Amino acid sequence: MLTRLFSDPSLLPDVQKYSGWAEDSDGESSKVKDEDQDTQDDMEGSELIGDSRTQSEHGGDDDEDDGVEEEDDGEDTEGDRPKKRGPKKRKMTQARIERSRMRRVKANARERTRMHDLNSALDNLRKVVPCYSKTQKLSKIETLRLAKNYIWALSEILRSGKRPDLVAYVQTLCKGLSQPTTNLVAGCLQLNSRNFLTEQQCQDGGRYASGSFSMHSYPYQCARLSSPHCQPGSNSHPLRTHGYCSTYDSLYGGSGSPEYNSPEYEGPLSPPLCVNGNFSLKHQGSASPENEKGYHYSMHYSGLPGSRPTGAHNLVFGSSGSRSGIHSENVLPYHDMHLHHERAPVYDELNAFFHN
DNA sequence: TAGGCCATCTGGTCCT
DNA sequence: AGGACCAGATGGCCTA
Repeated sequence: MLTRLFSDPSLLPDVQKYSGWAEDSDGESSKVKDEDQDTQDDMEGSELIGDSRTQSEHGGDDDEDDGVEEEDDGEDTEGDRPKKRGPKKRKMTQARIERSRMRRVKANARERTRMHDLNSALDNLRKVVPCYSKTQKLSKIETLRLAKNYIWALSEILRSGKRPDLVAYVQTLCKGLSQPTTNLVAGCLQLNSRNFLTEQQCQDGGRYASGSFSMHSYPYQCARLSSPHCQPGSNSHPLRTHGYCSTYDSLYGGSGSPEYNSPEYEGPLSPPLCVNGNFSLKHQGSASPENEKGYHYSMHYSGLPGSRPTGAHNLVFGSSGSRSGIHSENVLPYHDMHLHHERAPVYDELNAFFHN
């Protein structure tokens, strides 16, 4: 439809009429100026980017413009409006109109590319924030907010050197987020945290679920906590069935994940630090090169003093910060998870820690 | 159907 | 002059 506008310059005045709002009473706004000059004759001369104030209009090197005088469009005689000041417009010849249109086409293409790049970067950002869902993408603004909160939370962890409480961590992450996004994030984190729950905790999971995230309604908790994936012996991954994944899908992606295998995918960017246990959920057999890279990427955070190259969890954060019976042990940014063959011991240790 | 989100077009401004 | 960046406008799509 806008292409229709573009292809039909006669429709552009309507667009400019709407865009040329005049809130400024002083008339200094460029858009107000546009409106002041919006006579039909002006439109013939300034359609597309043919406005007289554009630099291209002042070049004076246009062959077709040579000898073409400006025109006042009869505006001087229009009512009691003051004479138009400033540079006068040049008559738009067919060649100039065509050139303007071509410039506009190129500019539009560049703008599209620019926005696509921006969206690409945003997609990458989505993959590294603690909640990543292929089925329910975070909006742009929510992605930025969550990323900001995430950075802030990590900074606090680094600054304090203490292991944060899970609830506080979630609260920090969800600060300023909309309710649906809050639910989504809480759901992601809770789902992953749940992987550390014992069977008993799972069965009476309402205590954990409602207690941990009581500040927000969480519509998934009951269904998920009672889902078959939570049953003893269940080997299926709960995240897949719900479409949520904080980092699991982006890291390990499911073998057939088209997104993960997409050529656009620039590598495992999911955060090695997150409040979930998805590192431990990695199955041993899927050590694809991408996954390997993912583990290596996770090492980025594992080099702090005290971290060991073994699967043993370091105790940088001590053991405080447990609320509602659940430790935020999975908030362990400095866990050494970089060797996938060590993941099973890591999982065991984490589990053991949670069962304390 | 209203509102949120998004892609696109567009013109203005600044910079090289 | 041309490109990058920005913000406003617009219409489409989706969901509650």
